Amino acid sequence: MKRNSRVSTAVIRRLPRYYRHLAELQRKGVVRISSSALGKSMGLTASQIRQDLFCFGGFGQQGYGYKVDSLKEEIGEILGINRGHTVVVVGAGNLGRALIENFRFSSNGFELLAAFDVQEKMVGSTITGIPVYHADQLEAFLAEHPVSVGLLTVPISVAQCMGERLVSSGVKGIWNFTNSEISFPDSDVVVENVHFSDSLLALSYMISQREAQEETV
Amino acid sequence: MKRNSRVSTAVIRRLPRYYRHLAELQRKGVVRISSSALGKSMGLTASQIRQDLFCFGGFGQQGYGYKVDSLKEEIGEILGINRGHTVVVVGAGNLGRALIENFRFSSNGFELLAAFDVQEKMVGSTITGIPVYHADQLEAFLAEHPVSVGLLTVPISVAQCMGERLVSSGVKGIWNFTNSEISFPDSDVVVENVHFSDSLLALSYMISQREAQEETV
DNA sequence: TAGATTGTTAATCGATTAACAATC
DNA sequence: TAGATTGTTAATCGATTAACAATC
Repeated sequence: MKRNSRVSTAVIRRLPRYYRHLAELQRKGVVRISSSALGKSMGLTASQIRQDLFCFGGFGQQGYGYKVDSLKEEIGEILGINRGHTVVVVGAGNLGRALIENFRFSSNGFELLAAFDVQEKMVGSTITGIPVYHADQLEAFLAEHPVSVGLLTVPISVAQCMGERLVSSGVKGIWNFTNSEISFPDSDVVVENVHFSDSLLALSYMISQREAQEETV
Repeated sequence: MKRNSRVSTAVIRRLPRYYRHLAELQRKGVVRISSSALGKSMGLTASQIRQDLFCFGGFGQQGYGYKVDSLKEEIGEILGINRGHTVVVVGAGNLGRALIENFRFSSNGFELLAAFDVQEKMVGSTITGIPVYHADQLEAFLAEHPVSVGLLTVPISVAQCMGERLVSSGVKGIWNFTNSEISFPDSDVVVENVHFSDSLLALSYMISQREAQEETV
């Protein structure tokens, strides 16, 4: 069933979108969808959707389309949603707290185990039920609990250092919100960056283009 | 100087990274850099960097390389950092507050003017100096102050609706943190999505791949 | 069965990489 | 000047789109 020899990052980046759209369709009670209908609602070509899914196997039925439920399940499986992944938050400042309180870790297949910070007033407290430990206890905690991903929301100045501590304690991935470029050359950890400023600057470019266009018209 | 007939999104997405790296080099006191040195530090080929910059004009000197200061300036100009862009935050919950308090709007060329929320206890207060108004006053405020970008951090249920109010009041771009797909077919507003869950699921895929590999080895 | 729609291969398009003349 | 490195065109590679036979 799995073809998958080497799936391009372009495809990988679309998988979560498929998953999200299918979940939405499911909520609306849609049972089946064709590649062309899904493409129309997502702004992709039917061909691309079939090609993308083809990387992983045949999930549809000829003449019928795709069953929303089972396609969503399959994509969830591919994304690793049922693999029992776990996550800890390193840095319980504003952003860390916002993510702990608002982000639906569990619906993305992650169990949030704990948060770490250096501020004494936070240590020992809980945030929506999640215990906050002192950063000193990071290694001890990771030795006891297998953690898949470390979510980094610390100040830039300590980003690389805390990242290294997570990596040497065996996390598989780092979800980097620090707006700094961190890297771990001698390890095979996966770093996923969320660079707010890159996102805003790309938006800035696009609206500047439009403005410039209007000015010359 | 500007060639720019139609710059691919791949290039546009790299521009903020260049800007960030050049700012970093500047801070370190580096005066000049060659495409090959910059490529090495960013994980790109020298050829790609020259090709990317070639879209906008010749910023380097043959036999010498690029001056860090002026290249950073040029890219900042391209990104629209000096265009006097403004932004308002719609939704001053945890995430909105975290962004107001932590995100360096001004170093990305944006002036943060105000925040809006419906919670009575927030209305009238300020967050690090930024006034919080009631969402009812959104249109009135936008009529008075030209706003380039609306930063959406409202619950999913009202995302589309608040987006439409921003668009009909004339914002040029929407920076969408709501984890929902919003669209404005009859307008030429630019929507930039920050989908945390897409990012985490891509990471989930990548670590799941590694895990599966280890299991079969 | 006829119609619809996938799975899958082939064709096209665009992005990246290579090459090298221009020139600082 | 000689050496280095860009600007810019050409070649390659990969991703998207088109096409259509298979089949539900």
